[in-house]
Amino acid sequence: MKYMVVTIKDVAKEAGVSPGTVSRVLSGQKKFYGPKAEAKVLEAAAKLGYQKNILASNLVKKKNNVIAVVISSVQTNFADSIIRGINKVASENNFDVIYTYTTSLDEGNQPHVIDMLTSRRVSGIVLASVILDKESITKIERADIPYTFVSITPENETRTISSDDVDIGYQATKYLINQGHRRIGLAGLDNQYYTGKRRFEGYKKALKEINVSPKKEWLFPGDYSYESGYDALKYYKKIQNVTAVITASDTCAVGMLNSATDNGVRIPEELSILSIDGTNLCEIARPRLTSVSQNFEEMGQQGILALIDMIKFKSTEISRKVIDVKIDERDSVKRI
Amino acid sequence: MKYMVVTIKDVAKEAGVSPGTVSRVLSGQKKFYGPKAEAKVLEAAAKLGYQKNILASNLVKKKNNVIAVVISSVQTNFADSIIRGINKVASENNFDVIYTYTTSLDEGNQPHVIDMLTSRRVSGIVLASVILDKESITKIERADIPYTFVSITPENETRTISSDDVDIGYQATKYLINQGHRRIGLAGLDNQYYTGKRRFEGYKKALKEINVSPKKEWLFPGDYSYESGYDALKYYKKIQNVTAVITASDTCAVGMLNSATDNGVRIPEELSILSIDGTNLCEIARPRLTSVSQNFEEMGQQGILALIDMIKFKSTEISRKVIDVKIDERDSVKRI
DNA sequence: ATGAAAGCGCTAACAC
DNA sequence: GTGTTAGCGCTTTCAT
Repeated sequence: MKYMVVTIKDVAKEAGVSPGTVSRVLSGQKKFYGPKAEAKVLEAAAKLGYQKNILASNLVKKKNNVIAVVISSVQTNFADSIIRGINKVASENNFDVIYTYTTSLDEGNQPHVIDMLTSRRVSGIVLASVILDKESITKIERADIPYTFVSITPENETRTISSDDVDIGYQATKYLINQGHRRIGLAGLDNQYYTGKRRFEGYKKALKEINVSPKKEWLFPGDYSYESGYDALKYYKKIQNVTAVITASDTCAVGMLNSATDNGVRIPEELSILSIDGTNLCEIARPRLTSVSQNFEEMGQQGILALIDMIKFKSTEISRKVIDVKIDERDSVKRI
Repeated sequence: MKYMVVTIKDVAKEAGVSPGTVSRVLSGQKKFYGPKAEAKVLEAAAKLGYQKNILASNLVKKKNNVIAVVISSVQTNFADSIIRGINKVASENNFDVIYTYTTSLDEGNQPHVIDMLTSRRVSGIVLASVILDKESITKIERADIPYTFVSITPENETRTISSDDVDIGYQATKYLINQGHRRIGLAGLDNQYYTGKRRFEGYKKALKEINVSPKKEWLFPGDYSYESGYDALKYYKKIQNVTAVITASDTCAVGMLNSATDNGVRIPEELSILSIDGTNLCEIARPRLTSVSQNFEEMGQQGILALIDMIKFKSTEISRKVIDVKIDERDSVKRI
């Protein structure tokens, strides 16, 4: 069965009023129509199964109440929380949200994704856990679309809602120190991007406070992945020189945990693990993972909030916002 | 810095040609413009930083090459695979894809999400792992938008790409039978929707072939969740009457595994677990989970393919397609 | 309070 | 090949 698409004109004819009136009624401009007109229009619209063509409406209004979220398609298990936060606040504020997945920097579908968003004139963009190439940023700015980063803070970027990575590194290290550890590993962190560098900074800072200078061999860089963690454990088992290690992510920590099982290392008896992120993986893992937990849902909420602010008030002010982290003590760190 | 939005007219003026020509060049209608015009237009467009307003274009063309994917926001860990499959095929076919997350049936933001999609005149909708209320389906059909279900097959629905749930239940059970099991549990499945009922059917069928009739107490219904699995293990430990259990999902299986650890039950020595889904959780879990694996990426690909077909050829034919499952043997099932 | 008419940015005839 | 024009479906002055 084919339905023809019904326009405002059809409704107008059916209701015996002008298109203008239909438009006014349907967009609820209360002061500009009478009750009898309203009744007729509503009835006609319902009868015809009318549905507004938002695209046409947006075209003339030169606005578009949809916010686009760009998510890294790299397997990040905290995306769910960010999405939850975003959806909640967006719907409270009557914005629609669409999500798009993009590959990482190097693979290069980013420009295309951004093109699609700017050419569709979305009213705002949140970059969730992605690092964007310079070209794409320029495009967004040329299109005059407000945007904000969430969860990942690129270097030199000020429009961003995230945890303070120095703080994460610092608190993680400090916690282990307080549990009696002195030789502390750092596993799975990249050392090319901002995040890795900053966490490392915090790590050094905490260590410095107790006058220990981190040895190069305590570091096992990686890419936040399960595999990084898996390999890290084997490495630390070999060097036998740390009593605890901080992992770059929960996924990475689980990799270490499994590697420990597979290689006969008991956690936390022989080695303590402190994870960064605090997603539900920490509860699911055995032993449950003690973590420096980020509040991803809050990031999503604050991100959208900041964005809506920029959209509504065309405010161009810097929106750097830091979301606090906390330590969740579970079973993977041993006091020594 | 404010950029003004530049239109086709601006480009035309800058290039010294008519808007029509600009449009033709920019949409690459090769046969309708000369090289000198092309050069001028391209240069002017680049200089001005012109970007097409797709909304206006779509309005006149009465089409919109974006496909929307509606995903259940319920924590499903196989969404990633579906998304990967979808993105791959869509981009190969020059369709843009946007994703929206909807809550489950009962919570009721579904109508709103569907409204936003139909009023934006997306050219197709894939319902990924969601069950849609009747009202929403009607809306989509009234809007004359092609759609297809992926991964979940609602009762009486024919436009769907998914595994055969009877087959899943059958193969799972059969596999355990071949491993020597006779008393087989079924945990975490719902018994109200189609999926649960169908898998149960397959389960009974396999059992019937060896002349055993399933006992009611072998069943522990649930909602596919980690918690369902966690509770299931305690239940089976108490009744002590099955040697193996089939879990509704990988998440559910992991729940059982952890519950086993916490309750001192050894897997697979004391109880075998066969999971359904086969996501990367199976590799991550310890012991690694033997599973009936669904090919989610393939579902995504086939789903989009079917949809594009409907869009291009306005074909209205039934698109039921079954994606084969396979058994991945790992370490959670013991031969007895 | 309502109708008529212009126009959002673009494309697709239709001329030439 | 290229310019001109009408019009996609809607909103919004401007009259009345």
